[in-house]
Amino acid sequence: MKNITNPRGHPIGRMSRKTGVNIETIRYYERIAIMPKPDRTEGGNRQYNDDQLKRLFFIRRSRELGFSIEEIRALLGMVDHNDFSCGEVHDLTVTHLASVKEKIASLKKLENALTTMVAECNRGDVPDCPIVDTLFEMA
Amino acid sequence: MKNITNPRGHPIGRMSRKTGVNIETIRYYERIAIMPKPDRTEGGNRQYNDDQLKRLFFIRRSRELGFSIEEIRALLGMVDHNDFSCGEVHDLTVTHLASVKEKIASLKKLENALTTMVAECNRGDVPDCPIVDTLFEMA
DNA sequence: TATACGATCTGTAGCAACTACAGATGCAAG
DNA sequence: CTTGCATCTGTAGTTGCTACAGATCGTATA
Repeated sequence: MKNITNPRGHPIGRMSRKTGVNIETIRYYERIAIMPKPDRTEGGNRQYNDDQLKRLFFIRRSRELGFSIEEIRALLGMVDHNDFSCGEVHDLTVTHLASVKEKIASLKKLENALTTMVAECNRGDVPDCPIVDTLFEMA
Repeated sequence: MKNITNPRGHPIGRMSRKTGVNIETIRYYERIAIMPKPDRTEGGNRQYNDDQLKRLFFIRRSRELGFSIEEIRALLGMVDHNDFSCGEVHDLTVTHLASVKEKIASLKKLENALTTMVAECNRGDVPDCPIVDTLFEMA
């Protein structure tokens, strides 16, 4: 018969497997305080509860959506204090969306420039290349 | 009458102004050896020549086009040894273009997800938000 | 109960590509 | 000669992790 000290505790490895977040990254999140310090076993191993598991999922989803750690810290702050309004969350998300759109726009410019360069290049085996010429152009 | 020791030398500040590359960054480029060690005045200040100015423009243009430092190192290596073929440059650029396209594609997915989330949000002043709910969803 | 072995621990250093100091000099004009 | 900006070196910070090293924990099995 096992002595089940903490039947609901998740060791860090299980947290990692369930959320897809790297173990080292989970500890990093604790260090920068977006994850709380979890309980420990007598031996000192971390034991997470279900709320903390949900929180880690939240962080992962947010990172996938490109939110920065500081943005996530703000979102979690609202959720933690339980006094967040949907409006605040909306605004943060809209701001983030705008920066994503900006990134897309500037990458599209890059894409165009690169496509043009590639199109002008005849792939010759000579040391004379329109791509290099373009790069040397002083703007 | 001035004793013009090196009439063609550009001090680092002028290099910075002409190319738009930050002074600290120019020194950084020297440290990582994509810019050569320039001549020095007797007092020890850097004195760049026109080739080095062109090289710095090249680097800046390449960075603007999203090439990584290592990609630029490769491009410059080809140019330096003067034995590069247009085909090599072409291939490097095409590879880079592909990665830009990938970034655009994944940012567009983000954009869609965020747009959906924002659209579902009624901006209410209540602590109940579809955006937060979405972020808490376990995938 | 002993032991083996994977899981976890802490702490530190590394990655890209810069940026930002501090504190000491260089250099040119008045 | 002094004022004052420009440069110098060297180091540490940024973001968001990742990768060790070397030690300990925890548990399944003999």
